[in-house]
Amino acid sequence: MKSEHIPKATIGRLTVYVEVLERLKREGSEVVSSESLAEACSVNPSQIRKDLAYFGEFGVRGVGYYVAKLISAIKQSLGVDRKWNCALVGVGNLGRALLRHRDFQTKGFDIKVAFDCDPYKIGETIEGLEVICTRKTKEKIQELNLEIGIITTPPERAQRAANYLVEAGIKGLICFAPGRIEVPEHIPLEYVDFFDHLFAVAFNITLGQLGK
Amino acid sequence: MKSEHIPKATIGRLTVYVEVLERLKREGSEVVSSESLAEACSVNPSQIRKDLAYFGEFGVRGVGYYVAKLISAIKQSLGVDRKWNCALVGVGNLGRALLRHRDFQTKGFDIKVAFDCDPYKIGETIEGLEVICTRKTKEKIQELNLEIGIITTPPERAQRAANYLVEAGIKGLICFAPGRIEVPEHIPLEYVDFFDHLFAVAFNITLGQLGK
DNA sequence: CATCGCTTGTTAAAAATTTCACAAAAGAAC
DNA sequence: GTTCTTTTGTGAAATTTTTAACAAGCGATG
Repeated sequence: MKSEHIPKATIGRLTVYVEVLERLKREGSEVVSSESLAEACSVNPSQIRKDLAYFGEFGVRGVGYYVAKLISAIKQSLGVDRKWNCALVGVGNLGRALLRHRDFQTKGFDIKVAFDCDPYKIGETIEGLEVICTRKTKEKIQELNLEIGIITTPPERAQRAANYLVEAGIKGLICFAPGRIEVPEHIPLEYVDFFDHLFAVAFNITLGQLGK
Repeated sequence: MKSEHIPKATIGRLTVYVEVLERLKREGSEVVSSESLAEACSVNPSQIRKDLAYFGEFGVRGVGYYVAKLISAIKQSLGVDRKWNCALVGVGNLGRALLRHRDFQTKGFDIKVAFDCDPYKIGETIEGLEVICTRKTKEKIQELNLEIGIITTPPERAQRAANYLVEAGIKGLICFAPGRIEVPEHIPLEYVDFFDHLFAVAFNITLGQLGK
């Protein structure tokens, strides 16, 4: 098949596949069928085959998928087979936790700068990274060739952070602050919101209790 | 309309509506139309009306929705118009950050216990909460009537944490560890994964660059 | 080297979700 | 109190996404 429009949900599932495949690899599996991978990911086997088909043919008929090969293929398809230089804005609790979170490095997202506008925080060092004044956004983004902005400010400062980053030429944003922000059409933007998921759990519990 | 099956995506959007409505309320709006709310949430106005219709009729024709009323209505519909007692398992960087995160309180999710299996952490106090040994899971869950479990352990310990919580009678789970876990059918489970979203941003940046 | 079993890639069908379009209803204007 | 404007709630249409079904292809077996 290859290309055309790719459902957003597909992207989400591909990252799950990678996660699960990496576990399988650690556990010694060399080959996996769409059926067993589907089982491990709690999805339909056709779904997996279709998701992969958007990007190419990665399997061997009668055999399945070579785990290591498939991991590479998916990562390459998603564009995460390389390093991405990131900037974090907003060094609060969450920002700090993310800076300390090793997986960013591991997964290829290198946080190269941490910005904050609070004079008390500027100059502080976290995980070997000096907190820098937000005024220097443009300078630093361009100097270090940063591509992805991670917004961990309080909600009322999220829009301003986004503006600075976009103006400085950032290519994409991920926003942990609640509420929506505005960015130009061509800048990919994703929101991360735990409460989304907490609400969903609460809702489903409530639903289950009513149903019974 | 009312009831029947509700799309998962609807739940996600409803939480966005609440977020945006609360901002509008703070800014002094008393009434909002589906059109302007849609604008603020970057969705289609019909979508909003349909999402709301699953739960009842909350608007006034020719007028719109009363902001404060709509917030209550949505919260009630989702089952978040009350307190939910939560247990957190895994006091690492992320766990600590969540414990310090004020919004849990604010939004009605009361983290009443923090569990960890590391003897060095047990007894430590974070935000007025003593870290308790995982062995006491069952006892505490039942004693404090905890309903939602928040899993912030490393991935290899997530399944065990889930097992303990489920066995202790937890009603729903939210898992921040990467990888999938298994729980009984009737236990609502949601995963929170930043990398999902980071991958999506990376993918969309890559896509945009190819397209051009 | 033909046959058989298995698993992919893909086309077609089904299901779910979103968008459109408009009748119904509320309030304002006259 | 009738008409006009507005905006909801909803049934029907369009679109998207998921699932099922199966032909095509790979490797093993004899």
